[in-house]
Amino acid sequence: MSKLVKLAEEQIIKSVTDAINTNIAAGSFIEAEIPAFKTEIPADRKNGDYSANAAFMMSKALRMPPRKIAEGILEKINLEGTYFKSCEVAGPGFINFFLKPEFYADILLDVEKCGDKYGRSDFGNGKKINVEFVSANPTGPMHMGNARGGALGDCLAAVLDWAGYEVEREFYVNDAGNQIDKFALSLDVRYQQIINGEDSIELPEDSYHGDDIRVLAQSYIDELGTGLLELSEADRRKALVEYGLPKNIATMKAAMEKYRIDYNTWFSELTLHNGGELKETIDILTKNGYTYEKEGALWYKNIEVMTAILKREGKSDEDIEKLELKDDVLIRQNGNPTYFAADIAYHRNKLEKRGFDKAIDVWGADHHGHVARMKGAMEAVGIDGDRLDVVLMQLVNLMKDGKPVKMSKRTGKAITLVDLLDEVPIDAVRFLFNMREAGSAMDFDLDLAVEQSNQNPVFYCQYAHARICSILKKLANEGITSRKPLASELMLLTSDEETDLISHLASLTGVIVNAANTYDPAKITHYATDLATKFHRFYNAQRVMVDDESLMQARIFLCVCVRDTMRNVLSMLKINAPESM
RNA sequence: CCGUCCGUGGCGCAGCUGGAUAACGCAACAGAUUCCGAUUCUGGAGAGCGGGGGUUCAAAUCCCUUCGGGCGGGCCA
Repeated sequence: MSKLVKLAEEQIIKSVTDAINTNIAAGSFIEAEIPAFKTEIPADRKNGDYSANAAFMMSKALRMPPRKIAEGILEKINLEGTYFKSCEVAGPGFINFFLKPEFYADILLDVEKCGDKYGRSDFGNGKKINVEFVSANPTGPMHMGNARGGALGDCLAAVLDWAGYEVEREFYVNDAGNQIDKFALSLDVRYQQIINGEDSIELPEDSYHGDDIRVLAQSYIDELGTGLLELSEADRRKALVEYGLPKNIATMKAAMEKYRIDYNTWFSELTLHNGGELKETIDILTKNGYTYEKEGALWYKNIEVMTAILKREGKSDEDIEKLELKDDVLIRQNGNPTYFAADIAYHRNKLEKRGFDKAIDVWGADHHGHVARMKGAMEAVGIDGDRLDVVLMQLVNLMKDGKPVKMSKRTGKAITLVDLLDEVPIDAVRFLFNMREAGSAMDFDLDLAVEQSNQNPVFYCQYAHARICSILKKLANEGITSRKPLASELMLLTSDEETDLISHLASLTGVIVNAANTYDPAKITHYATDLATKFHRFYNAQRVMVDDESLMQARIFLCVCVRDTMRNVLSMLKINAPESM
């Protein structure tokens, strides 16, 4: 919450509380505890700028109808020294408050004073948060899920940053485990096929059949030749992986960079295996009594852990029974650790070794079965499971001409993240993927994304910014020099369009904090479109170039504040705010 | 079967830490625009929030139930 907004709300709470106490002292209310009531902004501005629901909350305790209580409060309320000029009782017992122009003036001065920091707050108290997102498998191209995850994760991290958390962005590179073996095998087969002919060896069903594998094998041959055929299978595969994996990772890094995502850490899964941390984690699980051996594999007692947690949460035996919990393998019969085992070690690394207060993972909704288990596993290694939060995001459907598209026309293959970034402006991709909350499936309209019109919400926001820049330029050309107005001049901004616009500016910090609390950057894109709408509405209704110099300067200043706020919001999302379009 | 997410005007969606006539965009209709860049703005029409029950002074928001849809229930990740 902006400091001023918070102050105004506190003033209401204090005035109302005082008024209730005065009533109690005067005997018009019976002695009663004053409950925590709240202030809110009424949907309809006719009902004031703020309203308080204290009368409803006290109805039972005071044994009076809310309306009567509200009237009693109103009679004794003292608004002296506050941002409010008046209040009234309305409806069944609301107490509605009306702001003085002073408040709006102070908001604008605050916007100007904070500059490119306007919107930031210390709500998060510098708590350290690790946001891990995309984390695509380095065995093949990135897909639409990764694209949404990238925009969502990066903007979520930005929102948390603005809300006062200390944020790091992280990409977990799955450069170990089963899928790497599969990658090696697939490369090996393609390598041999290219040299010895397609029929020389067959690619097993459950390996990677994508074209990218063949391309990688070919490029190995082009660069380093066919000498691997003379090596043992193991050595050959090792060489191919050592060639192909860095190449794929480099491709992912390049794509992320193009996507304007700047990771603090690219965390290698392999380091967990090699550095002994994986073994250490499994040992802790064993020490804590959460493992057992069966059929040559090492198992994790998921049933036991989850049952304890669910009971603690008040679930009945029956409910738990219905979940059909299962134990999980940590180390396979063949001696290889599972992904799950590595993931426990990984999250322990974040929360314990590296000391993040919180880890947030952005996962596709198809992983949701993994969430509770992972939190449980944290408890099993002695970490509070609530320190791990998972944002699950639903699928994206690419749409063109109103119809879903699965395959790229050019390549005939599934559309990859790289394809998308080639075809659609980054600004549009980042904005549009953040138009919906993570939990709802969304359509991504390819036609809309490239469209330069008001239908396209990114364009609409950028246009508003450019338009203001253009207005200011025009004023300068006409010889009008803008200056910082006095607060008394800013109080001339009293029209509905103006106060509504300024209120929206005032709400930014609160919106960001709310977005941070709900892990929902979509609230920011909504804020931006609303800001654009409210600006256009203002500009259409009120003239900037007027004879009254004070009023003109006040309106120019308002334009500047809107421009700067829009720029802040867009820059938070790493979207350009062009001065002309 | 179990779990989970979603279900708001013709379409797309906001609101969901409960509050006063359910917001906005598209499409359609009627208008405005003596300051920038009509890629703008205004107005009327259109839903009572999938259905049912409950809690409450107050429910789209909370609880239960039911229907419909997405996703999941691997020694895959």
